[in-house]
Amino acid sequence: MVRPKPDTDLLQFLKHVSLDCVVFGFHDNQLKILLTRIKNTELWALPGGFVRKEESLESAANRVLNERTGLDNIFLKPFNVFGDPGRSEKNPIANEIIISGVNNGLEWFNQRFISVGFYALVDFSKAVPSPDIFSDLCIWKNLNETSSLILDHNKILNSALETLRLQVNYQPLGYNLLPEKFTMPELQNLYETILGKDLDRRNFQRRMLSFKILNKLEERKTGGAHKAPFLYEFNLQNYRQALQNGLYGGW
Amino acid sequence: MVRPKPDTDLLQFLKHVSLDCVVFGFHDNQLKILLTRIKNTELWALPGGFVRKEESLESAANRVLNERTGLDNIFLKPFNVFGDPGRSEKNPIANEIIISGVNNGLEWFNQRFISVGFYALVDFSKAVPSPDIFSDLCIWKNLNETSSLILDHNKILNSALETLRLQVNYQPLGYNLLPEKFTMPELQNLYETILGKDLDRRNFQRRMLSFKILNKLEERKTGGAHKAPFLYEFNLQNYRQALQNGLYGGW
DNA sequence: AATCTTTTGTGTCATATTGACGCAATGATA
DNA sequence: TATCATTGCGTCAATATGACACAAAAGATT
Repeated sequence: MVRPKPDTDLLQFLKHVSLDCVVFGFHDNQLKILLTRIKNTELWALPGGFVRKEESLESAANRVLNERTGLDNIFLKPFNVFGDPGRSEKNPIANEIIISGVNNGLEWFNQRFISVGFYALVDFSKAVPSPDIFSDLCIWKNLNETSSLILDHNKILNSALETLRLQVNYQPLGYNLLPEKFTMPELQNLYETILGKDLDRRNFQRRMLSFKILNKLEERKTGGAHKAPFLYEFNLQNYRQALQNGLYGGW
Repeated sequence: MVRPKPDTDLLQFLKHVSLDCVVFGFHDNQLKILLTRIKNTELWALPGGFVRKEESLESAANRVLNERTGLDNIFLKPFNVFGDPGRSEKNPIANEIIISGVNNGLEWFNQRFISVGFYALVDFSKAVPSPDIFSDLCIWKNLNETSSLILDHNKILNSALETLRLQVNYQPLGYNLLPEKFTMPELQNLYETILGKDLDRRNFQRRMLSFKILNKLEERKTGGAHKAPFLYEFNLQNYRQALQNGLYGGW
């Protein structure tokens, strides 16, 4: 008989509760999502996990994301709850966990799960994706490559995207998705990608600078073709304060 | 031995999961919150409940809110999840439910609960508050009368308020909180209350009318002192469409 | 080495929006 | 009938916005 490792012993977790993470990164002027591929299948899923009996939801999400990315102190927020009865029926992971010899696997995965959705923002260049015990692959995918995920994971992903768009003026998306030093065109591209629309280059810069949340550096970004753009970094103090009232608009 | 009624049999519910509702109303130029007072105590709580094993979260919230207000088809949205370990320790309702003779009461309430927070918007004049089996009173309270609720209910309430403020341009707050016909000063007062700041009367009207989401009626609101203000109603079609992009601001 | 092409840095200008405020009309109350 | 808080409807200067022009930079092309 196989004795399960502590990390795979499902009895340590709170019943009926799970969490799914929509991890955003930004690279090559594309918004990226972290996905896992379930072992022995071609099925893709959002990184997820369960909550230990004495662990907070945020800790659980942090733990899962640390395992998937190698990063600590990841920016993450709960954005919605997915609890329709039947949403977790026919879970393809169930087969895998049974095969992997974990006790109670079938019983566990036949539960009804209330899943808490977290969205996370990470620096693409610093994350090192690695699969969990149910998956053989964990990689970044472009948004247009995420069209058929398992269960209701597409619904979860879309809900996260919508949240991202609504919170663009209230959350430090740029700070968490971009490297420490970045160019104005990169920042603009991030906004265009999240908002799904083109913005005028000159008006964008004027508005961004008017917020007083950026420090313009002496350095320029060299290496690329064409004129070398200046590098910027966030002025964290001003940034945080500006986000309190929202970056733009408001009564 | 007391045989529990079906409605009070806690075994029909999903373990570890609860929901708490922040019900907003608007009356006398004040934002009101629906609270229940726990039997034999002076302790106040948000209306809450549990999720039946075959019921969706939204259905559960609707069921709870129907029991508390008599209303159907209430506007409600999940806004956050509260799942810190220990948040449901020393629940004052536990005493009450044990006294009331329900089986498994103590065991049930000693669980750790992951509570899904819903906020609801109702027409104050149409709601008929009524207590649940753990409470002897269910009434509207002004915001400044909600200072010491049980457990983490103040945290939940504040989170709901914050959500309301953030979503003021994206959710039909006016439509759901005001009666069908309302005056411009009433609408302005609602906005001022939610946003927590004063607005210029004339500029507010100019902006509101520019949205094209209001139908100005011939009628005036009589009865009050001073000049009788015109009545307005929402133009639902334009309202919904305008909320898609947000009423104000945006890139 | 001169030229081409694309991208970036900076600025202009007409128009629209905003914030601050004025004033007459209204209608219950004194 | 005078009072007075409130409402309806406006004005106007300051600011923000959207659309666009042009020169400088830097690798690619010849």
